Amino acid sequence: MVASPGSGPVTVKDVAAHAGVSPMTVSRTLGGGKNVRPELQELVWKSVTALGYHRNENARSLRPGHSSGLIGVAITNLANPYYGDFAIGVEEVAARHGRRILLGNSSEDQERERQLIADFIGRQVEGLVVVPAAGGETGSAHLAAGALAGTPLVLASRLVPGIDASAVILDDQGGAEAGTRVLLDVGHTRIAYLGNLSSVFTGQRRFEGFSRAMSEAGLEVDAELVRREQQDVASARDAMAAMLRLPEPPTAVFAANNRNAIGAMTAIAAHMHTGGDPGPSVVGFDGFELAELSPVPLTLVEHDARQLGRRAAELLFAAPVSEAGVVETIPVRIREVRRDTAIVV
Amino acid sequence: MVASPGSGPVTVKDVAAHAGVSPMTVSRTLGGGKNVRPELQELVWKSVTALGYHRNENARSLRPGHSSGLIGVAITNLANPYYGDFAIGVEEVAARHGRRILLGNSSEDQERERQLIADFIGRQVEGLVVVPAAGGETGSAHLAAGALAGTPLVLASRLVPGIDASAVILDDQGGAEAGTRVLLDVGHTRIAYLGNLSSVFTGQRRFEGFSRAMSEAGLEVDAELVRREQQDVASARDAMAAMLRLPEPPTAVFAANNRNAIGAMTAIAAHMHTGGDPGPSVVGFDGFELAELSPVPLTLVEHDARQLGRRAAELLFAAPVSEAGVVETIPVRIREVRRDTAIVV
DNA sequence: CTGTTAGCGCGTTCAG
DNA sequence: CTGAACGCGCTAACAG
Repeated sequence: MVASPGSGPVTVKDVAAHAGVSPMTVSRTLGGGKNVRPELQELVWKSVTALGYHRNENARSLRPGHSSGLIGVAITNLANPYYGDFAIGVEEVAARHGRRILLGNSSEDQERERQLIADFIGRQVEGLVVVPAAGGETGSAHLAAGALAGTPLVLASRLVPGIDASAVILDDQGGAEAGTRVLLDVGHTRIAYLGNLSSVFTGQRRFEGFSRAMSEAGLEVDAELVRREQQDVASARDAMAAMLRLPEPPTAVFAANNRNAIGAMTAIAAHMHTGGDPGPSVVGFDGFELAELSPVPLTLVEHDARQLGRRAAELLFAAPVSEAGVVETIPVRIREVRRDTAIVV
Repeated sequence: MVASPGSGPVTVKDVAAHAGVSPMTVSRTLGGGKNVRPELQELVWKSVTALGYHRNENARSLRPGHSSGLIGVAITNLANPYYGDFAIGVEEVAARHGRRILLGNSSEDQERERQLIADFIGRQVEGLVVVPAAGGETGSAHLAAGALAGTPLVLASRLVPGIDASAVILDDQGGAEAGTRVLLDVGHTRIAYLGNLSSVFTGQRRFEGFSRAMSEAGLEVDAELVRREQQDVASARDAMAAMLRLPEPPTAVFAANNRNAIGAMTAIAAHMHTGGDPGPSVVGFDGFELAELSPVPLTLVEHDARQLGRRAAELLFAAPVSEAGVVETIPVRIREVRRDTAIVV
């Protein structure tokens, strides 16, 4: 037997009527059965399943003390498996704390992000994990403490100037510098840079690391070999292909994220198809599946996106000891990818 | 100026008091300002920003007529980029309809799925998109219409016996059969099968397609060459490696999903590293990034996971014309992957 | 145009 | 051990 369609959702009242008790007895039974006669509890549970009753969590969270059990997660580009993995990390920790995640995609757009966060807060999320969209400080007012109605915020991967929230970020400069040095150490001097927008926090920092390694080696960064506009694999591939056609093409590339590394790899592979030489070496920031199959010499500056998500969530659940935000940096590691050492997750 | 911390969240009442009007005037202003003097509206908006007010959507959805604006999405394995992509598709369509998605990971576990869905319904989701976890019909009672409290349900990728919901699935048999035939047509007779649990709908159907192609070619399926337990790349690689060590190894493999195809590829690549011959050919169901870099001959039975998600969501939003569920089948296409035709998304 | 009343589903508080 | 009353934040419906 099911609630007659059209009569609206089943409520405690309906269950109470069905079981011949008061709504309070139902509520108490659902809450654990403290102070309710076992026989009545059984009656109630029978009615619950008979009517297909589900407690209204929204109404529940309306009451003082009770909370929504929701965590809002805003991502900039769900199309990148990297962020999917990141979201898994957050979900994993949230589930462990009995929380559900509300997921939204900002598409690297500050206005969409603002709407997302306003909505999340409107839904009474207990916390926010945000990978902030690229853009100026002025466009980030919605992340200011005053606009969050007291909702705890953890930034991931990127910091926002003027926003004093907790955050988990990567050692972008150090990783980029170390990665670039791998190329310098084997004698490369003509090294290209493929990255994302300089308005993106990580884009800025990774370029800094790259530049620092170059200047420490006494090399100039050739503007012709720097492309910083690619947000997806296709545009990265095109940018790399264009550089390969230069009179004096690069002998190596530093790619600031996995979209650009993959684009570079495929462009080089296609270009070299006609010749026999191995082509430019690639160093990429971020790991990715099947890196072991790279047809070109590849070194990765790796970290675990899922762990980034996990740490962000853990920071959220950790009691805020101080008022000021805690910024945690996750280390990265250099891995030279060899085709015969295929280690796949 | 921000609401003094500790005084609880800002409500319409607070805004009303601050603006010197009644709560109704605030509510009306927020609702579009119909029948409110412009001057008062301005006052209200000023107070809203001054206090950092966010309308409580949960309380709002409590009122009859209003709905939650939430869609619940249950996935079996967020660790597979395939499902991340699927989730993106759902999110995309949901966002277009002004809805937010609530995401949960069942980890291929029916009990976790049951909890997820109960929670989703408790949160008053307007619809459910579910990739059902593997398992028997008996474990799927929570998907029966009677248990859903009238919440519309769309199944994706897999059907569940006994559950008469709308669904978007793939042409699993047809795709597997056509894929297998690619191998048969070039003369292979000793073809291995790598798949996921036969308790998974797609696992069952794709094996059927494979078997049909084999028997139509007058070939027996050698039980020694059938492995159907691998859910991730690592176990798939191990299974493939074991088969390569057989006295009479397979000359080709049909992999029923991308985890198994990748595992097979890497195992073959590692094994062939010592010899010079190309090794067994691979046909895989599902596409994946960097397939073009495969060191072994590869053909894919492809479709777009994101589109699967989109269609599932669209089916959810489409007015249910009939009571019975609509089952839509998405076609797949065969693509021979060539390294020189690298087409990356 | 504006304010008052009432009730959505639930659980804490207080009476029985 | 059980039930009745009240109010969480919000907004239709009904005054004024």
